[in-house]
Amino acid sequence: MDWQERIRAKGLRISEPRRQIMTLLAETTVPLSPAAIHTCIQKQGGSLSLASVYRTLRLLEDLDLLCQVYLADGNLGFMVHDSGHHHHVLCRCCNRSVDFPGNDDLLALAARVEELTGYTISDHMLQFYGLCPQCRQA
Amino acid sequence: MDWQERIRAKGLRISEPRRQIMTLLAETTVPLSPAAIHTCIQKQGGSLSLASVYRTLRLLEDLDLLCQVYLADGNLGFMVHDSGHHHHVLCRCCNRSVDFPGNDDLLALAARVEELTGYTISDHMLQFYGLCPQCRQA
DNA sequence: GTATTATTGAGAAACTTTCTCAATAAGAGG
DNA sequence: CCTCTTATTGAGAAAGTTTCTCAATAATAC
Repeated sequence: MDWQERIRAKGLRISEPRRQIMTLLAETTVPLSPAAIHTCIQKQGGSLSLASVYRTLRLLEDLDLLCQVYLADGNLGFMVHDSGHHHHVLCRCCNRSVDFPGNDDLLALAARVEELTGYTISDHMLQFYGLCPQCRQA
Repeated sequence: MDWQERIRAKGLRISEPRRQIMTLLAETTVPLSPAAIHTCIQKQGGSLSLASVYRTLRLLEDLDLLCQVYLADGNLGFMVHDSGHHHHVLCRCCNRSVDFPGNDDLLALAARVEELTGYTISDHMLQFYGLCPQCRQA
């Protein structure tokens, strides 16, 4: 089920802003902030209001079509959400981001933390930071 | 070396705002946002400007006396930084937060991700979310 | 004490995010 | 293909957050 079907399935409509944002995010490897998305699309000749960017991002994230990552500088960026549980590695230099499938690596740790703290753990957030192949050479 | 020494070691001064904020954060188990810190101290009868809160938080974090955590709602909160590498578990209900010592659990995963992505991993961010013992009962 | 100067407060300014509402356009049905 | 319904948008106001400026204050050294 692609993103358009997912939107229609909710009784919502495929509009130009939604198309523009999904297209932009689908072809970039760098997570983009709302402001960056706005200026980026305007540079390409497109036109959409900043309010629409925020509205659309929230919608697409609710539909699980996008996910947020914390950039190296602490800001938030949006990316298309790949299927299945996964995490991201981000380049501290260029922000380029790649995801990798989530697996059971954290299960043992989570169990230990539950025992240690008394909390009941339901989920987690994990991101790796480093240098991408391109930036390592420079 | 306590926080006052750490500040003096940099040639900086122990001021009232710095004392108030460190005291407040030392006695709370819930990570607080800048605005929350501001109103909280004013309620206690103290007085400090919001600008000072931001300035002081940045300073204390640079000195590694505070650390930031991402609350369940996506906002940022500040806590006193315990010594050594560690992570946090946050309660999705009351935000109460506890830390646990970092260990080598992620080393194997990081190595796998390096191989998979070609990135060179330097560090990571990890937080667990769930319910604290108090909230689980309610 | 006194001098030096780091630090603060208050308000302006920049920036980010949300809200409102009339105008527009997507999709359903004929 | 046209019309109707209503979800969606744009533009600007509004709310909220973070930074900046600079004169006044206060912490430390001597």
